[in-house]
Amino acid sequence: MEKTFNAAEAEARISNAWESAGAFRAGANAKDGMPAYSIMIPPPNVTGVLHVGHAFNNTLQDVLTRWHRMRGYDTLWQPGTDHAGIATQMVVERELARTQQPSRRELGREKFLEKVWDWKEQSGGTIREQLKRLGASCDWSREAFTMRGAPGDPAPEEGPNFHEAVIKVFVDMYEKGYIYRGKRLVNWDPHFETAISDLEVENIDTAGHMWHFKYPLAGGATYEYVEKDADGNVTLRETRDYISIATTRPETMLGDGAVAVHPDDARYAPIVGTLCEIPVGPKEHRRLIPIITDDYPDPEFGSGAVKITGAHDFNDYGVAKRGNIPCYRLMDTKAHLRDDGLPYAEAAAVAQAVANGERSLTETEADALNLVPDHLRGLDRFAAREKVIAEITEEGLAVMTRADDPILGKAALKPDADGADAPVPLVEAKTITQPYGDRSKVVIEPMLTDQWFVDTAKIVEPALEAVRTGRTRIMPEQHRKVYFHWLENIEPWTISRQLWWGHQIPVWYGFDLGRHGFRDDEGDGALDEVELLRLLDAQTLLKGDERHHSAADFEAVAAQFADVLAGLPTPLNRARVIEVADRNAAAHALADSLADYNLSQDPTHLVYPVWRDPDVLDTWFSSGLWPIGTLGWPEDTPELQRYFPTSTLVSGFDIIFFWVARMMMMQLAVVDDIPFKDVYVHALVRDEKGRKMSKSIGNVLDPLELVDEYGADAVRFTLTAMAAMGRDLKLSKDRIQGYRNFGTKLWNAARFAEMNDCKPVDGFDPAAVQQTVNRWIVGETARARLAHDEALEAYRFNDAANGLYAYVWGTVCDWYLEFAKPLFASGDAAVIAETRATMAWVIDQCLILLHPTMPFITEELWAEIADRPKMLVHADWPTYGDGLIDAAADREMRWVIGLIEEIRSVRQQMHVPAGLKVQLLQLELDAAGQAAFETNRAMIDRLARLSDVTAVEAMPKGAVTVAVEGGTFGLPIADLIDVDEEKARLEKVLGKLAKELGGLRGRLNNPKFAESAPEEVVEETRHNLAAREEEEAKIKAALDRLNEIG
RNA sequence: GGGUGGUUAGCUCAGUUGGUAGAGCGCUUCGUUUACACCGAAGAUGUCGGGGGUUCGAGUCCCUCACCACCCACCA
Repeated sequence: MEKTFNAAEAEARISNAWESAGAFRAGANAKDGMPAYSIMIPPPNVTGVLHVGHAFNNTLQDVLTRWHRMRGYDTLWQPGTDHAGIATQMVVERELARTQQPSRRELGREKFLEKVWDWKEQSGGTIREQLKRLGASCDWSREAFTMRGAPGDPAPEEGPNFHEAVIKVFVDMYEKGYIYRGKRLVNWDPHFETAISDLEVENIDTAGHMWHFKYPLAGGATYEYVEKDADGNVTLRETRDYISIATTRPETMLGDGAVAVHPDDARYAPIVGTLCEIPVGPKEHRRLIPIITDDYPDPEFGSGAVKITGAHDFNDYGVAKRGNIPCYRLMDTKAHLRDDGLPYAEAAAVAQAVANGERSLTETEADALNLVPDHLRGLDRFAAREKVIAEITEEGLAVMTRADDPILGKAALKPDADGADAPVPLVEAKTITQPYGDRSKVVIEPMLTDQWFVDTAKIVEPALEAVRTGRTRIMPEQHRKVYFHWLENIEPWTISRQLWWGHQIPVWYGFDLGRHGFRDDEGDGALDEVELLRLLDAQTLLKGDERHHSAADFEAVAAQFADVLAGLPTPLNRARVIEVADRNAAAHALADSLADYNLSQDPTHLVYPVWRDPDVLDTWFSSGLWPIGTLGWPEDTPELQRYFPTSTLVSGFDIIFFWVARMMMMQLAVVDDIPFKDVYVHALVRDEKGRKMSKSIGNVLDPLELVDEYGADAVRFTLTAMAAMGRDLKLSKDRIQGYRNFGTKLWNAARFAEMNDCKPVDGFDPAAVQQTVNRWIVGETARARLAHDEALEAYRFNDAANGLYAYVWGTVCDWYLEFAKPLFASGDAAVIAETRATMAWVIDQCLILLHPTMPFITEELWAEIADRPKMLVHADWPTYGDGLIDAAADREMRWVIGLIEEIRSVRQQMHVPAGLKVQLLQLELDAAGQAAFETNRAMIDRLARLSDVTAVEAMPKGAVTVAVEGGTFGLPIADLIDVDEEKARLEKVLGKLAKELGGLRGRLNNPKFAESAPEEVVEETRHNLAAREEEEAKIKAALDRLNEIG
């Protein structure tokens, strides 16, 4: 055997061996009658590369999986990848740009999607190979992909048809009314030009400003503005012809629909109900908006008056809805100010009529109105902001600072030309919380758009209930609260994305001809020619309403539309449903078809065009179905029967809402069952300074580089040992190196066993060994196994790993191997044979117990040591326990170890040369000690480096005392020791003892202690006191002797 | 603004029902002896963040303060 394990060479070889043996297949090594154990991998992005977080997450899953597999469970670890809508589309677009290929828009949807599939084929396997290098024992033959089976998939047969499952769920939920479409204010990402959900928004504090502007009252009206302090004393009274508004987003003033004040705010009571003017835009077309009341404005904040821009602010939207204020959208998909629709003058006139109460607008009509002044159209929102500020300020409508400014004070004044203080526009520097897209990193714009939503309120309750009742357990406990809090306050989930890469929403739209008045109410089947002619106008159709249906494919949806058409008068009821690209095409197709019919009077020429929703579903909608989708749902597959609900989910806390909570809701909504029984939530991996690993800081540790450098086992063991619940873990190379050394230690222990001809013995019975040492190590092994299993059962990965570390290194290597050496040299054939067999058994146990965490090195040693019927990956996990622990052997070996340590300690402190063998004097020893001492003489001699042992009546001068339980020994090293040093040593020991004795006596002397403490605690304390007192007496005696010397 | 977690040896962190504090790394000294120098032996270091309380007894439970981190949140 080599001196160290060659990880680089062995890992690939062992991986292949596992794979070709089908060792990871679902159900491999399952024992009859054993239950299933299944884990769904959190699917990494298909374009992703393995980072430390993956390594951590998957190591834990692998530990659990391998452990259960060895225990005979019917085990499945289901692998797969996520199509990751935005992320992947972003990567491919960037790639197109880098290689100077046509852009996404230039390519068009179909061609672009081909590119994405190409990219997926090229790079999609990267992370799988990386996971394999880590040793992940997934059933790779079952690899799933969330877009599998989607149109364009070049390999639709590989793995379950996830696409079909996703579409089916959408259709089902649509039909159950769990999904609806609506025009709502959503978070809009202007970079990707798509809506995103609340969760994809990061709120970041940024330095911003708050501007104060005057909105002049209509017609130059004035009012008495009065401010009072808390006691009701008037602090300011002036006549104003304006209302002061504070805003951090001046560009949105263009879309204001009202100014709101609190109903109890006396300052503005005189002007509530009147109109004021938005102080921006061409003077002749300034819009007047009403001053309304709403509970939302906080009278204490700013001026107490809030401008209401319903289409660009979530609060304002609420106010607008309550007050029936129109919402005017100002921006396009890129968050540039709109450049469409009517010229400003005309649009403003319409809006004015609305504000005057002369007319009202439907939501669609309001949305169509572009109230951006002509000269600002097309500007970026931030450029527009600057212009708006400049224009208002120039016009003198900015609120100016004053010497007693309550906010800025006199400091805000600037010297004018004469050197006197002059007011300047009131602009507060202010930290504002700005929403950013988590992927795009650009400022999110609230936008009023049509989107699809999951009505989460309707499906949330079972997800809450399952965790409340413990049907699904979330660990650590603290995350339960987080889960509850989020779900109890859940908002509708925006699931449509204006992207191309994803599951295209299975909804088709058609014009709602019924709403156009073509109802067959009379039942006469006649259609007025005039009405028909009106339909000829495609423009009219484009403005019209539409209806939608959802179905898995066009054929199915066509049937639904046909049913609706059947209720219409002739000839519309005979129209043939066809699919066209979009709304525009549909309008023209319908108009053409009607024109055609008008000429031909042939109803077979009539078509009813429908078009499919171009949007795709949020990636998390599909990954929310991961547990059932990977198992072949909607078919009732055997895998679904066996492995669902899954046993454990291992997830980072950062995706509890994104993924865990949604899987709960979705699975319960779709198949009415929980997706998993246990959720183990782990923390984040950070760098050694505690920072989140990020590419921009450059502190990212590449797990594969670490694997190259230290081996997969070391990386895995490190991550497992650091996986204490609920806390972030900091990863450093030192730590990994330490565990690499642990692997080497194990390797060399096995090498030692081999060198001493320790071969596994068939039918070896650990309970039957005779030698005390062997009985002892067998018991220690049982203890280690029990502790390990108990820890893993409770997901205390760190305890499991550290326990094995201490057992293998601290017990087996440090003591058992050393004890074995004199036994092997004893010449007693029976002892040697038993020790060899025990040693081989012990090493095997080490390999088995360590295999889940260190699969490679243990598998390699397993084969190195002997030819075996099965690989270690399928070895039987031991079930032995307390029965193997021999209390007497335990006590005896503890005593021996204590004695050896004591002698070593004294030697070292007295500077006895390490290589020198010394004589041991035996002064007094009780019967138990005597027996232990004699049985283990050979080991004690060797490990304490003794030349011989002599019984003495009294401790000779110049001997150093070695006090142990039940006896006193001495080392006659007079010529070697420094008396003062030995005195100091003993004084120190006495000091420690005195402290301990004080505590123990204090407790025992306290009558209340004896009364209230449990008996065994009192008993233990008494015993401790006695032992400490005995020790103190011995040390004192030794000190006396030294004092005699001088 | 709300919530959660944290503050233990030089560093990174364990410490499961309250019984009197541990590990790894680092450091110091010594060391080549049937595996291992990626090693062995020995050793040093703690007002368990501050204060108060409950208790015979508190790192552990309660209150409070301070600081750090993270999550959630609509203050114009």
